[in-house]
Order: sequence, then C-alpha cells, then structure tokens
Amino acid sequence: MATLKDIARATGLSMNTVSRAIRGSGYVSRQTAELVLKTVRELDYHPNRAAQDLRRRKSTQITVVAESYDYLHIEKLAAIKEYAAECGYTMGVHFTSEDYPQSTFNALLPDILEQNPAGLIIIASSGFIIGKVRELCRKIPCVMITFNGVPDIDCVYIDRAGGVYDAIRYLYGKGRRRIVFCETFRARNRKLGYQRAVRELGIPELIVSGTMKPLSEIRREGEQIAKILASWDNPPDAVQTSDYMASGLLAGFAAAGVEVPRDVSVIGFDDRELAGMLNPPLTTLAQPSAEVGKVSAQMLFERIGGVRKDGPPENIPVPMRLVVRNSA
Amino acid sequence: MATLKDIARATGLSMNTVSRAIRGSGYVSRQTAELVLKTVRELDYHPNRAAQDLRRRKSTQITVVAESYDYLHIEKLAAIKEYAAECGYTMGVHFTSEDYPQSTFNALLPDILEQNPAGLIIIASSGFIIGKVRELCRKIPCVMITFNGVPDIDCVYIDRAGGVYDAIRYLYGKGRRRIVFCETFRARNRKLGYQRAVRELGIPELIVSGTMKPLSEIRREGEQIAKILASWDNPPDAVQTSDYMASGLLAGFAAAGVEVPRDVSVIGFDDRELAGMLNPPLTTLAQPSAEVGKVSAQMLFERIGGVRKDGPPENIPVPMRLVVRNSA
DNA sequence: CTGTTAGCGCCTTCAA
DNA sequence: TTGAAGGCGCTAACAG
Repeated sequence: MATLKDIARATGLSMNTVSRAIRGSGYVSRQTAELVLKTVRELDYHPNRAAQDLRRRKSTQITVVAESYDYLHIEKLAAIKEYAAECGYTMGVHFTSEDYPQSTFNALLPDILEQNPAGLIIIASSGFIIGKVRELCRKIPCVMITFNGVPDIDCVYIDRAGGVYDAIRYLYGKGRRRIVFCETFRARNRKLGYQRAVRELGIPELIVSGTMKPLSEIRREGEQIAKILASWDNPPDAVQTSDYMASGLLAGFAAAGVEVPRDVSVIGFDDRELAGMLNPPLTTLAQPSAEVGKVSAQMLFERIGGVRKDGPPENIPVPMRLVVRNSA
Repeated sequence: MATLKDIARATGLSMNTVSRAIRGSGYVSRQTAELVLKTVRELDYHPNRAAQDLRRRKSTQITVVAESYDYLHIEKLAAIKEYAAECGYTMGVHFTSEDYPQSTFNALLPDILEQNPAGLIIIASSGFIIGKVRELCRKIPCVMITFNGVPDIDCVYIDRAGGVYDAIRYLYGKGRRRIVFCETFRARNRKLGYQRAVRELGIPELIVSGTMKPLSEIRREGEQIAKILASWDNPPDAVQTSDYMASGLLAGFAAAGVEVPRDVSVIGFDDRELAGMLNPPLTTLAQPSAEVGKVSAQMLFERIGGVRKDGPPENIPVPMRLVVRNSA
C-alpha cells in the first residue's frame, strides 16, 4: 500500500504539504493540490486510519456488542453502521453467544478495549452485562439497547408496554371485549401494557400463561392453547401474544373450526419474517429495529462529540407500529 | 487509557522490558514479570491494537461486506467473527444496501481500504461486485460467499443444486412420482438439481414458474399456484420450492381441501425462521449459514497466513441439510 | 536479563 | 505557501 511518503517522493514535495493537500486543510497552491491528487489516484493511495487515529489520539471506530444473534439484529446493525458512516466512523461487531462458549461478555472485553473504540453500543438485557456496562461507561461512552430502561445508563428500548396497550385499544375499537393476553418468554412489559389497557377500558383481564418452552415447542403449545380457548364456555374474541405463539394459535384455531379473524382476532408481537407468511397473514406489532439502531447511534455520537459529554444518562423509548394484515 | 509508558514509569522499568513481559516473549525474570503484570492490572492497561498493528506492519482486523441484509446473514457474521477471534483478529462490518443509497460497494471501498484490513469476506453475488472483487483481490486477500462458484476468485457457496437433488430423491424414496419444481427468484441452481434428479429417476419434469414477485406478494401467489396444482387432471404428489412460496402453497392446499403431506408433500428451501412455524411445520433444505461463515473464514486465514499465499483460487461448495418436519 | 535506539504512517506545531 | 522536527503507542534490532 502506498504511503504519504510515497506520494511525497513521487511529487517531490514534503510529506506535510502532501498531507495538507489531501485533507484539503490549510494552505496549498492550486497547482500543488492538483499534482498531489493526481498522484494519489495514480498510486491508489489511501490514508492509513490506524496511523491517523494514533496521531490524532482518537479512534474513528465504534463497536457493537450483541447478546446472541437474534435475526432482527441485522437491521439494527445496518442502521447503526449507516449512521456511523455518516459521522466518518467504521463499525466493529462482537457477539456474545451461548453457542460459542469463549464469547462471553467478559471474555470479549479485553479484545474490545484493545480496539480502543470511540464508543460502544451494547444490545443486551442480562443483569450481568448491564452491571459490566455500568462500570465500562466511566471509561468509554456506552449506549445500551435493552428490554427495559436502565436509570443510570444511556439506553434505548422498544416501548413494548405502549405497543401492546395500543394493540388492545385497537381491538376494542373493532368491537372486541374478551381479549386474552397469552404470556410468553420475557413478556413482562407487554403484560403491563395489556393490564393498563383492559383496566382503562373496563373489560375483563384474561391472562393465559404459556410455559416458556424453547422456540421449537412453542408452536405446538400454541395449538393446544387455541383448543383450550375455543372450548371455554365464554370464549375470547381476541388474543394478543408473540408471533411464534401466534403461529401455533392460528393452526390450533383452524383445527378447532374457529375462524380468524371472524370468530377471534389474533395480534402478534415483533413482526418477524414469519408473520406475513402465516395463514391468515398475521396482524402484529413491529419492532422498530432500524429506528432503534439509529437512535442508539445518535445518542452515542452525542456523547462522543461532547454535545452531551457529561450530562445525565438518558432513556429513550421507541414506539412500536401496528402492522395490520388479516388476522385482526 | 494507560499506556506502556505509564507501566514503565510505575514500575521503574524500561518500556521495552515491560512490553516483553506483557507479551510473554523473550527473556524477563520471574519477579519482573510478576511486577509488570500486577501493575498492568492495577492501571487496567490494555495494549493499543492500532499502535501494535502499525508497528508490526500488519492489521489484525478483517472486514466483512454484506450485500443487503438478509436475516440469515447474522449467523454467517457470528461464525466468521468466532473464527477470526480464535485467530486473534477482530471484525469490521459493512453493508451494501438499497435502503441506504450511499452504501453502494463503490462508495464503501475507500472506507474499507483505509481500514487496511488483513482480509475481506464479501457476501454478494452481483456481477458488478464480483468484478470489483476480482481487482481487489490482487491487493488484499478476498474470499466471497456467493450463489455460484466463480472460477478465478476464492469463494464458498451453498450447494443448492445438490440440496434440491437430494430432496427430490428423498421424495422419490417416499413413493412420490409426480414432483413439481416451483420456480422462484434466483432458483437457477436449484432447478438444475431438480432436473438432474428427475432425469436420473425417470419421472416427469414438472416445472411451474412463479412470477418472481416481491416478498410481500409471494404468499398470495403461492395460494393461487396451489389451487391450480390441485385442479390438474393428474395432480402432483409433491412440490419443491422456496420457504416463502411454500407458506402460500400450504395455505392454498388447505383452502382447496388438499391435505399435506397425505395428498401432497411440500419441501421448502432455506429453513428460514418461518419454516418451523407453518401449518404443518415445513420440511425444508437448511442453509448451512454458520458452516459457510466458518469455511469462508478458514479460507481467508489460509491466504492471510501464507499457507496458500499464492495458490490458485478455490471454490468450495457447502452441502445443505434436509430438515424433516411434517410437510414431507 | 535489561535498556537504548529507531521507526511504523500520520499530523501538529513551529519556523522559514 | 511550504518544510523540518517531533511524537502518538508500540515493538524489533541491537547493545550492554
């Protein structure tokens, strides 16, 4: 790879002049500048970021750490990368994953610190990692993407409670009065939104608990739950639950001769890829993944840029969007 | 952040001795080493990778470029990262995406080169990008993850033809004789595998073409195709197609009173998240995403490590796996 | 076993 | 408008 020195030699100028010409900063005659730029192109010169960073004493890379690898993460990564690129930064990525035992957050930390990133975005919700980040953010700007707000850490989270609240009101607006909330893994926030809505609307609180089984069994469980719901003396006219569970509910309702959405409406949660492919296509609350990624990057660069250098931590909820398809 | 100099000052040793002690390379007395390591911990010192790389004249970062952001990419990224970490490398990520117009491959190139990565893994299949990579790999080790092999470039690709070939033979083994191949976007390789299988097995070639519509309409199209297939005088007893299209077929067959898999078997392609959630759960050919990621990383590090420094380009197909669920 | 010297590629300060 | 000198954090080559 060509270096500044190569350009200097080729043009007969000093490295310094070449450097200024390339950055367009400072005083360089038009002719000199043109000569330099031409030579840069000829030698296919690209400045060395590591050297620049070293000299300027600041890194132009941010690092994203994702806990496990949810499919939806890819949209967050893309949005973060996009925003970072606009700010002139590159993005490194790490995964903490149960599939790869050496990839615990702790094991990753030295690698992350050695990279000396300008900032960190951590997608995680485990108490352990939150604790770690609490220490970490004294040394380096950190923003988390979490399930819930965390008072003393910058973080952005999806307003799951608000999303479900909206969904329940939507169902109510459609005339539904017996709305079941079918609880699944990590549904605490959603449940809160459900409860607030039914209380306000004065309709009965009907909560059914899934057994929090692994993904591969959720569908079957959903089928069974649908059959149980259908057999109630006074069956529900709507259900809110996860997309995964909803896939089972739809199959179970079909088997029980209950028609969706005529007899019962179903609203899912997440808008995973499968939602639009179910039968009928699932009305669901979409995770604003790209938005979350973008907002987290904005927060991070405010800290990095010093605009909000030492301000108090902020928590930003991002609203969900109800994607209306055919199931409700 | 603490530097080597800080450690040297704190211990009263020279920077060099400290450096050797930390790297465990060279001759350092046990006492000195212990003192250094203790101080390192106290000051929370982490070597600066940028400075190390600069001095050693080699980068310890690889870069992955992904064309668009398919959900399945996240598994490839995780596997690549894992392998890279084992080799002591970190991973930067870029996306070329239609959603973000400034993220064309060309626009990304300067950023990538400035990072001076030790190697590149490019997940893409457009002719344009392949052309670019052909130039690029003269300057820096490159491995591509593509749809098809590319003779003059290191690449790994999923053996789609072989996967479908196996699936057809599987169906034949189950007694199916009228097997339809339902063509969708980018199905050329798959079609080849289908054609080879039916030729060998001496059963009729039955190809139905989808209209390559956008994802959101594929499901509806699948429903219609299912109805058409069901109305044939001599209807098929099996269909192979994409997971997306299969979701529509299942819905359409259900509506037409055709039972899957009793009357007709359906085998999908990709094993996307939705496959296990359909009704019935879909038997499908799984993309070996993690395997592809790992193999591509292995290839790259062979080039980087010089083991295969100037050998001829290699093309490695990775076999698919038939995930048997309920639809076939 | 330990310290000194030099320099990776670049940019900032200062002087010309 | 240009150039020379110095140093970011680190390590390799060489002395001691």
